[in-house]
Amino acid sequence: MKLHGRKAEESPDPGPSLRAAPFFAAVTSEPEPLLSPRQRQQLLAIATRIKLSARSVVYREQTPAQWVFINAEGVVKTFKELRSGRRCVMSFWYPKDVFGLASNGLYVRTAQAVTAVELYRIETDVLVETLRRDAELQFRFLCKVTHELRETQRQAIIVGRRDAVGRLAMFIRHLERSSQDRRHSGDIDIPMSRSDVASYLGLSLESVSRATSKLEKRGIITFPDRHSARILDRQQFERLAIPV
Amino acid sequence: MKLHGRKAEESPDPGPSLRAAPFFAAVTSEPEPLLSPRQRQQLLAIATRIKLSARSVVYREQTPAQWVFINAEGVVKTFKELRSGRRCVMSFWYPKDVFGLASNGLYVRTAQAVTAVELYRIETDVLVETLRRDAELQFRFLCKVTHELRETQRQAIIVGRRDAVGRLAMFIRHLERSSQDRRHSGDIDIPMSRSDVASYLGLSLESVSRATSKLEKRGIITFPDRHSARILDRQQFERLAIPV
DNA sequence: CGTAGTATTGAAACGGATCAATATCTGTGG
DNA sequence: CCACAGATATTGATCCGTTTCAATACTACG
Repeated sequence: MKLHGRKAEESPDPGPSLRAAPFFAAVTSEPEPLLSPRQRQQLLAIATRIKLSARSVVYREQTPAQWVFINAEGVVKTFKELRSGRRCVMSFWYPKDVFGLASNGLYVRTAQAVTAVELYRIETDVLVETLRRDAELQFRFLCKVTHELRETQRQAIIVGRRDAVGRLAMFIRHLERSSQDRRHSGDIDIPMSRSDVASYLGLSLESVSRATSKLEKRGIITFPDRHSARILDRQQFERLAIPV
Repeated sequence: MKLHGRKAEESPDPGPSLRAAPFFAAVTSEPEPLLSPRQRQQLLAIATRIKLSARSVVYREQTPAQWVFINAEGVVKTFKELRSGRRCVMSFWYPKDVFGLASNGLYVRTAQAVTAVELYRIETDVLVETLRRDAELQFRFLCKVTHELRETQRQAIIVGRRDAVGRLAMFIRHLERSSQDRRHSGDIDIPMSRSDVASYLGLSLESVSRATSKLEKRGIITFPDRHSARILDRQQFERLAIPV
């Protein structure tokens, strides 16, 4: 459901949370790798919660990485601007995702809000010091980054496919999963533009458009509007969405 | 240069080391994010050094992740086997790289030695416990994993290009960088097969072959043999190797 | 309600995949 | 050390799908 209203005023902010598959081992039997309430409070103490409207630039590539961000609400994209003007979208960040980790003190990509967003912002060096003092909290971050690593590898697999329809199917399946918490109807929310999808999948805008048409004509998916999708033929869909 | 001979007998093994770009901030002014001698000893204490011949399988996907590995010598690849028989090579691991981090206690890919290799092998749960106790050591791992994340993103960008020659150029430039330490001549070492290169780049074997031909015909690179390359026209090469 | 950005659809061309034939390399055993 | 066999790599010809260019339709926002 949409978090309607400013409940924040009534009940205090529980603080940032992270989402990740258990990292090293399920052996230690931790079904929940999320942050403990204490850890969330700990992060909250050093974080600032900010609101940005859609299309705001959170930071630009090659600028000093002052803050690390944890998404609380909405979707952010990070991309690399190529000289041809082409934008190469590297990732979409959902609630509970961490982004803005620097390399050599500089941001690597540009981050921009896709929808209106709410973010926790933490001074990079404050976070570093906190993590260095608290191994348990740091371990959550390690899990999270490892999780991101897998997601990125998965994306590399998607882009490795040559057929446009298959790539789009994989992307929609991915969307379906990452938005599972906030799905109201059976519809999958597609917060980003076709153009964003295209540059994430390494396709032209036209190819994405044609791929959606094909999925609709084959009766596999219907697109009630440009920002939502509903799967009609689950079996066919899954078959497409599995890497060849 | 090549670590010839069994020096290990004379001077004791200094232990595993990691390679990564500084993670959060250069602010803390650490030119060397590598492990300290003490940390290497610490890892050495819980690690076993093993030797494997070329083509040995280190582990298989979907099997319990008993160990984490740190590469000491040689090259390992990890790949995903698709049902069509196609192999999708996800990454190549060089000395100082960590691999074998599990998801839910299982390996995600299959790892296989490309050349003869020497690896440090650490029990997954022993490593986890060690990291949980030592925040400073864990921080090195966090840096390392973040570094891997960037590498993977970079690969996704490579695969996103549509021209075969450009992809190959980027790959060779990548090889040049990651093998900088152990380059003897000016030649770049290409330890893996053309077929491995192809499935890493998301191209057919034939396309890779044609791409090498083109690079040679244009006088940009010469391939003295199938496992080495020499850049003749640096300027043209760099122009190709930059993402469009 | 209009306008600028966004998306769809069509036609043509380019480039990589595939199929096929041949060449080269590698490692093994004579 | 050489010869052979299986794996690996190169090269050619054709096909198919994506890109590109272009024209039109839609949508969102002021």
